[in-house]
Amino acid sequence: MKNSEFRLPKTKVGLKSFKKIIKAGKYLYGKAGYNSTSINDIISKAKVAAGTFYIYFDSKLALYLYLLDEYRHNIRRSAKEATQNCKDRLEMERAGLKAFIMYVMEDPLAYKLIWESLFVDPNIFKEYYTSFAVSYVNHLEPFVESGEIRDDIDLETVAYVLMGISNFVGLQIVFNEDATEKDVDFVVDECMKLLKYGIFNK
Amino acid sequence: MKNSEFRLPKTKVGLKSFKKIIKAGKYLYGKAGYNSTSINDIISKAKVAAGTFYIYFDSKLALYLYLLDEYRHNIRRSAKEATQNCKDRLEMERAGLKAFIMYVMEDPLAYKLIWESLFVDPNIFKEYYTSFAVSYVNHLEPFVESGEIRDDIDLETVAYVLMGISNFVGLQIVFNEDATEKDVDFVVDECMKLLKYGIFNK
DNA sequence: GATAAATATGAATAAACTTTCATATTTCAA
DNA sequence: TTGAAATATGAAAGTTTATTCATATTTATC
Repeated sequence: MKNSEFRLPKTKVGLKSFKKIIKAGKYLYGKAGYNSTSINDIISKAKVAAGTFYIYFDSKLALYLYLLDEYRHNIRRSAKEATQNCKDRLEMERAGLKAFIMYVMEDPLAYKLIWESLFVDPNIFKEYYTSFAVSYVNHLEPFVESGEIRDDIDLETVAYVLMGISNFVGLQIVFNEDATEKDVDFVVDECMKLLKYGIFNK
Repeated sequence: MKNSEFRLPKTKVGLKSFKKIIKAGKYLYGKAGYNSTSINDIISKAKVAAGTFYIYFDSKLALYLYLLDEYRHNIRRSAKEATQNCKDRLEMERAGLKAFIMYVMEDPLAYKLIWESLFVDPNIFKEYYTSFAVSYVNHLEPFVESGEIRDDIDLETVAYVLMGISNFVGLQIVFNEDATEKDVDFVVDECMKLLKYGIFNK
């Protein structure tokens, strides 16, 4: 963790270069993936010299980690905002799921970047999902108390199931290149049916 | 697809080298990932010369694709076998889910290899999951006809939801290094509750 | 406008990587 | 046993890569 740090610029000019690198990095890491993107690709897309890159980032990995962190924040924040004014857990699940899918639809690169952490550094990946699961369980618990969520079901498993649904239904949308918000609403509603009633007839 | 082919050996001696390469490839691609594994790593682990590698495989990618194909077959086959003698769809879902998780628990490398295809070649990844979804829908359809599965729910979405559940509940197990079959049975049962009744109280 | 700090440059370095090829050895069917 | 096909070898070629550094320019502050 020593040589994977970044340094924020201290002047307007520096900020401009910094932003150009970020932009090129997002585009290229997202498009071609981390390993297939070289520093040369990044600096020539950003139109800065090689040395400039190393003023702001210790290494290729440092830029990746910076972007990963930014995306994680954005995703968590958009979920938080979306669920703020919901009246019950059911509505919250719907809003959270929709926010996530809308996010990855608008920026599929974020999606890839997070998944790719499994191959950049498996520990980052594991830490991300385990901590996400813990936080999910904490958010679900009060609704078991209040009786809205069943009390005979393991919440950790529920958390992983819900993460799995978001991610793979997100895939379904990303695979369909001309998907719109209408399509997102459709699949989200289908998922909610499933969470409400299961998939089997009684 | 031209320079990513393999050639099967024609003598016993050749087969031995071929197998040594396969074994080293599985181990290293699974452990360090495709991009972080060099041909040098593979041939030195397999104890063959560089030239020998190229007798059987056109490239580094060719070996990856060979292994990917093998794992896909194995996973599909183990799911097929597991669901063969089930009496209803509910039992089939349980058996299929368990077979998948047991497979990835015993060989997490297979798991990683398939996910990594998103970064080796996104088309492979997309093709894998979309064709899997199509086949899933085809298998579910008769059970909508028979009335076992609800008829007011989009089957494509159900397919992606079920793939999401398998994959992420699989993660939950893989993350827990000393998970046993008992743990698999536990999470599988929790998932089945969810598929039967949903997660909300009525 | 002087000055130190910040920023920019890109050629050069050094390491790593995939793939080729000329040569040598082994296998196996006739 | 013979000889063509199959297999094995590893040094070398030819890329590509991340990173460094000496030098130059620009910025902000007093």
